[in-house]
Amino acid sequence: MVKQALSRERVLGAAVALVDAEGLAALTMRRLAAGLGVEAMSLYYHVPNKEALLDGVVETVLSEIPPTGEGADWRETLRRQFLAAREVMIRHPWAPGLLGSRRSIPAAVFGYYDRMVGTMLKAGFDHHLAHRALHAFGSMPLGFAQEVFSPAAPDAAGADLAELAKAVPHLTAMVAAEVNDHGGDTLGWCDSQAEFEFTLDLLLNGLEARR
Amino acid sequence: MVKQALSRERVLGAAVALVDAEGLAALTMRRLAAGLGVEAMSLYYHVPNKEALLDGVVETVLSEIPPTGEGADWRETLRRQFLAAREVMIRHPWAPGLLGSRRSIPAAVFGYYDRMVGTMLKAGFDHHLAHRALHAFGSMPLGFAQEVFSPAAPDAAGADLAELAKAVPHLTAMVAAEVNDHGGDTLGWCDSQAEFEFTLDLLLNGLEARR
DNA sequence: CAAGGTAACCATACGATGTAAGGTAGCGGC
DNA sequence: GCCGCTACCTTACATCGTATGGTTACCTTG
Repeated sequence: MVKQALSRERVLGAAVALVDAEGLAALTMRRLAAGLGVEAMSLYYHVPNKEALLDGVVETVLSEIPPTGEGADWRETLRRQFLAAREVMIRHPWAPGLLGSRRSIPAAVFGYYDRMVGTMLKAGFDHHLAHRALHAFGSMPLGFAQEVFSPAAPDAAGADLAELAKAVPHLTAMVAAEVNDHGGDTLGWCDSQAEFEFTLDLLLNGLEARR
Repeated sequence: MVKQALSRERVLGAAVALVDAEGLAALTMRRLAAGLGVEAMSLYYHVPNKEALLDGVVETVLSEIPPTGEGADWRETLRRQFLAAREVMIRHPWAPGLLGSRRSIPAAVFGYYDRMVGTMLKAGFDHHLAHRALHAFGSMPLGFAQEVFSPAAPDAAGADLAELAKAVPHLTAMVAAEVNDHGGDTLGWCDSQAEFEFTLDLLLNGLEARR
């Protein structure tokens, strides 16, 4: 089997695969090159530097988001698109963090946002409200919402738990109530798909009211 | 002048000051130590490693957020608190990015969120809605919203601008309309304070309707 | 077919970073 | 008078991104 020639696409593809498999920290020029059966410096023929590599990785992931068709109304149109983006982000859980850390986003995304604005204008938004809507959506068009902290540590010894209940009574009560509703599923008490859609609809309906 | 002894607080304070002055990338153990008139390895007596240092920096910044009193209703109470947090984040523009990249957040923040939940429960929320509200707010309790891309590049030559208008007509029209409203202030056309408050009220009012 | 250019890859090396390992100076307590 | 502890330092190492300068292999051109 002849060794396949390198290319920007092959480098970026291998980078995405590497990060999927071993995490962002594992993406070094040497390791990426080794995975491609090549030396580190060879990568620089296809990518100017590591920053550009990361930009390319972001670009590659974003390009996985498929365009979705029009829905019954503007809300349905945007909703579908955001949920399609979300599926991509679930496949690459590291992507939101990487994307957030990047200084610039790929040019193709501007076209994506342009279509969003177009959808809203057609639905009767003025430019001002469309602008505010973009800000309000935040990162949801790209399929994720800022999660400030993960579901927290659920396992604690009895004593620690009692202490925790003293310190943050409302939070512990809330978690207990939610866990109860979910049939004792401690791990999945945060159904982030449901949370995502709830927040999304909250925003969509709030904007509809101001249209 | 006698050299002041090191301490965790002095180290963290110097770290925050260094990042404020020269950016996150400038925060290395050696540079931080040099600023304190000390060798790099001395820092490890007060901080276990760099990750912990960064955690401490986050903790320090978050501790700058003052507690705010109760408002006329639950919305006003939360609103005040979020806006107070926002002032801190404006003082340390690098903090949102750092906070987002951290794996864990300081324990003190749990108390903060607990008070938020308490406020909502007192206003008649059930645990489920309070939980969803926490998710919907995202990073706003900590004073910032996920900004996916900065206001974009406003300066382009005539030819490029025409080309841009072809590629993303709705976006360019939107920017043009907004700039016009703001009296031609190209730089400040994105009033992020106003956007923050708009989104915040959108969420607060949407939740009020479901209370 | 020979000559030369160019695209693609490699070997070596440098400075920077986080940090492990092992000093060493000063000081309080027995 | 010695012990041990705290707080600092020296040295050294692995790993990182990447500058510099080869070395092939192929394609064009005469």
